[in-house]
Order: sequence, then structure tokens, then C-alpha cells
Amino acid sequence: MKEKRNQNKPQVIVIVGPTASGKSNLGILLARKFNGEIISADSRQVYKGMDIGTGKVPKDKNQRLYLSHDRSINTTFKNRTNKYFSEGIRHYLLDIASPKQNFTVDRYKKLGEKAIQTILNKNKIPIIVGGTGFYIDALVRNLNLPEVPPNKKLRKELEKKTVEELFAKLKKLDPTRAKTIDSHNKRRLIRALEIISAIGTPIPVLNTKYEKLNSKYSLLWLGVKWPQKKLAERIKLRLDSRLEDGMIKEVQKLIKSGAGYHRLFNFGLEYRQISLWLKITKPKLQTPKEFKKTEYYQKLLREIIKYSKRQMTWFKRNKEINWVDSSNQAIKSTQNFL
RNA sequence: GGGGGUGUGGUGGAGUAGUCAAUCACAACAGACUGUAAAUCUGUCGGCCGAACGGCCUUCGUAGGUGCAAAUCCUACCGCCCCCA
Repeated sequence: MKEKRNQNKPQVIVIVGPTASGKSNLGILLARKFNGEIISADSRQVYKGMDIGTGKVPKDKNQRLYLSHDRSINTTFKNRTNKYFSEGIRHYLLDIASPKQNFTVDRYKKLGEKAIQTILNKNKIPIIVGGTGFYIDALVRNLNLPEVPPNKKLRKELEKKTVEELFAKLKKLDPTRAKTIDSHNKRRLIRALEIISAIGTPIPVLNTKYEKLNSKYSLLWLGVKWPQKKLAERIKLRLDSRLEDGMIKEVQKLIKSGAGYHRLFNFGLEYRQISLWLKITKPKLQTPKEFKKTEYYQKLLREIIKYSKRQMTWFKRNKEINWVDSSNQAIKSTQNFL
């Protein structure tokens, strides 16, 4: 019905929604039906070893079987291809970083663009699925990120200063940025200063208006919607089954592998609360049952729900999203789009 | 039965005569977001009016009392807690 189709722009589908909304399944469904491949847009699913806590789609097993069919040479883990399939559908940008290293939007954007191209070259439809709004917008809406990688040393130094000091400094060095920045947000202030100190001059005024970002793709935005109460229930059920599925072990493993408590704290949600709890608990008591008795569990539940709301706050301002509450609706929209 | 303590907004918990609709934390609600984004940060949070300065009303277990003035002092009652019997 809408004839605003842009023939020269490649078509890309984006599926967004809060955590536990069922995006991943919808993604696979559409990928099957419309010959697509999936690009995950999740800032935590990029990490290896963070599976249960991030709700990564299960990796197909037969793939490994296939690769290691020759039992004579012990190839159990010689999965060189690194390709991630779930239910036969190729997924990109999962398991591409170590939890010990830093991953950034910039990196995501670059890899994402590559993935989109790869999929298009196969004459398939890229389907971006995820809950990290910032990553999605960076990838799909032409965000212009300044070429300034993180500077650990500088950050450490600036970290010592107070927000007021940092803001004052920024005001002097880059008054334009100072006008729009959140003057209380230390992390942002530090990054802003990092940029100036690297570039030397104030950054050019960027397209900050959300609506003004012009995509080079023709996009179909699908949003998976739930009544809030229902979503909260789903979140609880999902958390409980995650715990049963070995969530705690996953965190223990990460700790052992050297990710560090500080790092885990920063990952948030499950990784934050469970690692905090593990730190003060006797190994003997580290079971799902024990965890569920604690305040950490209650807190975690609240945190996940809050997180889902924050996600919605982000998505709400994107007026292009078609909110659907059934896969049929999604399919219909997709048919219209293609 | 005797002695002591305590009762505050959705919760925890400050306040102990005026500057108190009442610090703070949590929860709740709303929002921001250009290289940590599941992170980080902001606002509102008794009711009514107001864009705002502000104004009015109802609150600190209940009922009385003393004060110009009470969440804060006194008395009684009710509830909870602790100690001695």
C-alpha cells in the first residue's frame, strides 16, 4: 500500500523490542520464510562464553558434528569456520569478541556493515535483530562516529576529576558539545574530552536530531510489543529457567577465565548480580535454589524489568517502527515491504 | 503484673518544638543517550491550582492537652518490641 519504496536502496529488516519479547524467534521465522540471514544487534551477545545470560540462540549442533566427522583426528573443537547457525539460519555478530577485551559501537558498526554486504551479495535479506538500540542506530542510520579510539590512560586520569571539573574543561575546549552533553554523566564527559584531545579541534556539529539521520538502506522496522505486566512475567520465567540451565556456572566460568569481578559488574544484569553474590557466598551454597532466596535475585529481577523499560524509551522515539504483537502481523508487514 | 522502648509518606529509615510536606535510600513513573549502551546519566515522586515565583488543603498510630507555634512536649488509649516477674 505504501509506494515510497526506494529501489536503489537495499532492503533491510530490523526487528527490535525489549528483552524477553521473543525477537530472536521472530527473526528466525522471517529469515526462513523470506530467505534472510540474521545479524544480531546485542552488545552482550558479541562475547564468547556469555550464552545463557544473554539469551543467545542455540548454536546448531549438527554443524560441529559435520565438521568433526573424522573421529580419528581429535577435532572436537576444531570448528574453524566460526560460523554461527541456529535452526539452520546463519547468524552474524555472535561470539566475535572475548569478554576480556573491550568491544565498542564502532567495531560493531564496521562488522555489521560488512555482514550486511555479505548477505546482500548472496541475494538474501539482512535481518537485524536485537535490543541494543544504540548499536542498531549506529549501524543502520548512518551515525558518523569520530575516529577516536578509547584512550585508556587518558580515561584513567580524567576519572579522578569530578563531574564539575570535567564539564568546565569541556566547556572551554568544546563549547558546542558542552551545550548538548549531559553535564552530570561522567562517562560521556570523559569520552567527549577524549575526542577533543585526540582531534585537537572541537568536533563538527553532528546530526544530533534523531529523525534527521538518513539511512542508506530501505528499512522495515518491526517492533515486538507486549503489555508491560505480561512482559514482566515472561522475564521472571526466563530468569528462572536460565538459572536452571546453568547461569551460575556460566558466571563462575567467566570469573575463572579471568574476566574479573569488575568487568562482570559492568556487564550488568545477570552478570552483575550473580557475580556480586558469588563473591560473598560459600562455594557449597552456589546453587540456583540458594540464589533465589537472596536479595540479589530480587534485585536482578527488578533490574531486568527496568532494563526493558529503558529499551522501550529508546525505541519509542523511533516513529518508523511498526509495532506488532503476533508473528502473523510481522509476516504481513514483511510481505508488504518486499 | 512491673520496667524500658517504639509507632513517620508505597517500603526501609532520618528528624525530636518554628527554616517540615518532612534529609536519605529503595521501589514507582517519566526521560536522555554519537566509540563502556544489559552501561551511564537526569527529572518527578501527599493532594489541588499555577508556565513559573508561589499559593491553598490534608498528613508523622488514635483522642485530648500545653504552647504564638507540635512529627517533635504532656495525658490517656491502641498496636508492636525488649527486659524483669
